[in-house]
Amino acid sequence: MRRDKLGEEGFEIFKLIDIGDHVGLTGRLFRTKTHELTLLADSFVLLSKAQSPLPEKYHGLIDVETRYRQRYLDLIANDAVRETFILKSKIIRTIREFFDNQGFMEVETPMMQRIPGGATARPFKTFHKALGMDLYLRVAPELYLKRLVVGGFEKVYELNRNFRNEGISTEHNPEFTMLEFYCAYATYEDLMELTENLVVYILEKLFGKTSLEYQGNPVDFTTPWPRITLLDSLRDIGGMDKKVLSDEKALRDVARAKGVDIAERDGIGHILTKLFDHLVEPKLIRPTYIVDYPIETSPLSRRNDENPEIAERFELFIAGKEIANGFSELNDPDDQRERFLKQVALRDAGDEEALFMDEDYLKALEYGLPPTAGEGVGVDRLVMVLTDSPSIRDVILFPHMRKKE
RNA sequence: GGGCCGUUAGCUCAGUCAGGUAGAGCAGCGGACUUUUAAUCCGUUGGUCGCGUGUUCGAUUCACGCACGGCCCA
Repeated sequence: MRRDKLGEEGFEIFKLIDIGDHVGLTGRLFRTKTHELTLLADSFVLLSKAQSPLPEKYHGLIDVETRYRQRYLDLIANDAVRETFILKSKIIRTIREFFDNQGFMEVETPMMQRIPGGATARPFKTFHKALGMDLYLRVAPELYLKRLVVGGFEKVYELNRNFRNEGISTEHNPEFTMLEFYCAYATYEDLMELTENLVVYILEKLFGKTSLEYQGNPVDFTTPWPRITLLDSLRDIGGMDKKVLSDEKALRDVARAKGVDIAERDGIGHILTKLFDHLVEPKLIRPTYIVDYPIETSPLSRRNDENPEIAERFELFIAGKEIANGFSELNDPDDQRERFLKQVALRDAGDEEALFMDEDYLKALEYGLPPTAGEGVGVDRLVMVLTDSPSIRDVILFPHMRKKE
C-alpha cells in the first residue's frame, strides 16, 4: 500500500481496515528486498466488514466451549483443527473410493423410520403430520439395506448419519456418521479381511504408513489383526476365572462386585458383554477382533453351525474403542421372528434399547435373503483414531451442546 | 445420575489460600516508525469477576444453590 499509488483518500480509507475484513485488491506482484512476494496495490475495495474482533492470533482459541459453539472461530484460529477436518473429509472420500472399487453400490435408505431397528439403542421420536403417524430417526440403516440385498443389490453400502437418544461422552454424539455395508455370499470372516484391507488402504493412501500414535501410544495396524473369542478375552485380558465365565450366578456376583451395572433381566450374554466393556475393551489398543458373541446380544446375527448359542459375529476394537460390528446375517425368517419376540420381551421388562417387532422386515426375509454378511463402522471413531483426537467432538464440526441463553 | 475441576477485558491468563468493589500480554484506539511471518516504540480505552441467595460494616474472594463446560465414574 503506497500513498502515492492509492491517493490520499484511498490510503486514509485503507487505514480503517481491520483484521477479519475481506478486501479485493488489484496491482502488480513483486519481491521486496527480503524476497517476500508482495502486491503493489493500485486499488482496493472493501468486500465485507468484520464487526466482531477475532480471537487473538498467538495464543489462539483454547476455550473448548467457544471452540465447539463457534466452530468457525476455531477453524480460523487453530490450524490443527482445520487439518483434522480436512483429513476427515479425505478419509470419507477414500472409504467411498474403496467400496466403489470393490464393486459396491452406494445407496440411501430412510432416516425416518416407522419402526426403528438394526441396533439396540433408544431412538429419537418425531411425528409426521400429513400421514398422521409417529416416525423415529433411524438408529441404523441395517434392516433396509438387507431388504435391498433381498431385492438383488448384492453389494451395497451407505455412509451417512445415525441418531441415538443416549448420553453424550468423548465417544458418543447423538448423531454420528456410520458406514454400513452388505455383501451377499460372504461370511463374517470375509468381512474381517475386507475391513483390514479398507483401513490399510486409508492408511497407505493418506498417511503412507501402517502405524500411528494415538494419545501417546503406538498403534500397529499390521495385518492380520488378532482374533480372540469373547470368553478368551475375558480370561486372558480381563483376568477372569474360567470357571466363573460359565456360571451365570457366579458371573452376576462378580460383575456386581466389580461395580458393573447389571439388571435383573440381563442374561449371561448381557453380563458377559458388560464385563467385557469394563475389563477388556480399554486394553485393546492394536486393532483386534473379538469373535463368538452370545446369541442373546446378537438378535440379527446368524447362528454358528457347530454351536447354535454363538453368533457368527465380530466386533473390532482399536485404541480401546469399539470401531466396527459385523456378522453373517440371520436369513431364517422363523428364527428372526423368535429373536424379535425375545427382544419384545426385554422391552416389556424395561429395556428401552431392545428391538421392536418388525413384521415388514420379516416379510422381506420370507422372500429369501441370500447368505450375506454385513458390517457397521463408526466413522467418527475411526477418524478419532486416525487423527489422534481424544474426543468425538474434535471430529464432528458442530457437536451437540446444551442450550445456553 | 454421582465425583472432581473450571467460568475474571474481544482472546490467553494472573489475582481468591489469610474478604477492603481487579491486573498483565495480545487485540482495539491515538501517535511515532516503514521493519512481513505472534513479537518496533510511546501513550491509552476496555471488566454487572457465569447467575442467584446467604454470612459480613463490606464478597471476584467465604458458604449454599443454579447454569454452562471439561475429565472420570455409572
